[in-house]
Formats: sequence, structure tokens, C-alpha cells
Amino acid sequence: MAYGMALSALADPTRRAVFERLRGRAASVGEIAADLPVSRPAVSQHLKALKLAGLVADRSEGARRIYHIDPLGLGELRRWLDEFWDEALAAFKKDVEVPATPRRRK
Amino acid sequence: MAYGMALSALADPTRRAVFERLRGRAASVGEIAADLPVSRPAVSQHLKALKLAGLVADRSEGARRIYHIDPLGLGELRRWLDEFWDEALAAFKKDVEVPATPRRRK
DNA sequence: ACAGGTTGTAAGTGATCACTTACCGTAAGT
DNA sequence: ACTTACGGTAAGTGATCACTTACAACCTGT
Repeated sequence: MAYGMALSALADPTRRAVFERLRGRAASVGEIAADLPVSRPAVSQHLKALKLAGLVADRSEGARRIYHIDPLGLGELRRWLDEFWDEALAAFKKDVEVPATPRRRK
Repeated sequence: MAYGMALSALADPTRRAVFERLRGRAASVGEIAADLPVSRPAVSQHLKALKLAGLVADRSEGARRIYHIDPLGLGELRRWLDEFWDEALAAFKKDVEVPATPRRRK
């Protein structure tokens, strides 16, 4: 049930920008805030939410705190999504085999 | 960039319950609302958001509208997550190879 | 045409949330 | 010990959002 926290954490665009800022290289709070149009406390609060969701972890390096991506939360989200994906695709293909069923979108 | 809509759509617990209600079998608005502790218009609004995110599609069946899962939005979300997963895992393993780096959480 | 059933939408409301500024604790350098 | 740098937290605020009830639109039998 923990994937719910990951989803709500990644829903906000700014928080997702903080998260994506950590792709590959880790960074401190100040560095992240320097690249974003929000204040440093805002980034700190976003990192707190991401950490609670298991998406981010941090290590102390002197007075600074280096944040990096934590595979734990990402893995839970991925597992849930993969299960859903398999079921959805199977049901979708089964529908396609019956071409009499119309479909619509938008 | 469309995965953002999918994420924010799946962030809300009730809306996620609507979405998960459609696992495997499709259902009408009234059927979904009957299984959830919210009113029927609420379900209708949630379905609108899910449809806009490409997570759900609908077909008319008489006076009723049958909603089913749309693999489109789910696929976009999955692609984004997979890319992220590969990068995150690679960076994580690279860190593990250097055991002098401490790690923390919570 | 009328009745019953099913759904989308408008309007209003209470709560949640993301952001700001101000303040406090902590770590390193002189 | 003092100063400087860095980051977390408290308090307040404006906007977004999920939900409700009321109403309008649509389809189907009788």
C-alpha cells in the first residue's frame, strides 16, 4: 500500500522537478533550490515528503545534506504498475479479438 | 510530459480506487459508485480526470457508459518509470561498490 | 409522448496543500 | 568563542481540490 505515498509525492510538479533533479547525480538542498524557481525551505519540505515516500534518502556530508534517489519507493511503485500493466494489456487484447466492440476516447 | 497527468490523477486515493475497480472487468458509473463510499457524481468527476490522463476509456452501451482501463496512459507512465528505474539502480549499485559511503533513511 | 433509469455538469463549501518569511539548531573555519 | 554557511521547522496565507446537492441531457420501453 506504500505505492500510494509515492504516487501522491510525485503528483506535484515542483516536487517531481526536485526528484528528477537527482537523476544520476546527488545534490544538496541549496544546489537543488538554486536550479528551481522556489525558495530553499520549499525544497526542504518537498524532500521531506519524498523521503517519507521512500523515494529519496540522504547522507550527511559535513554541514550539508546530500540527497540521492532511493530505489526502494521507486521499486514498490514499479511492482504495482507492472502488475496493473499485465492485467490491463491482457484485458485489452482480449477485447481486440472481438472486433465488434467499439472504443472511444477524449 | 503526459505522465505528469497520470501521476496526479492516481495520487488521490478515491480516484485510485475507481481506477483499481476496473482491474480485469469493465463497469458502469453506477456500479463503481455502488462499491465506493462516495456519491455517483464524484465517481463521474474522477472518471473524467482519469480519461483526460489517458488512463481510462469508455464506450456507450445503451444509456449506460462502460468504462475500462486504457493502456495508453499506463504505458507512458511505465516508460518514464522504467527509465528512471534503470538510472537509479545503476547509480545505486555504483555507490554500493564504494563501501565507504554511508547511507541513511527515515 | 411519457416514465424510469443512467450519466454529465453547475454551484457551493470545507479541507488540504504548496509557498512564503522568520527563526532556531548545527557544523566548520578563523 | 565568534562568525559564516547550510538546512529543518513554525506560522500564516492564497489557491487548489474533492465532495455534496440540484439540475439538465440522453436513451429505452410502454
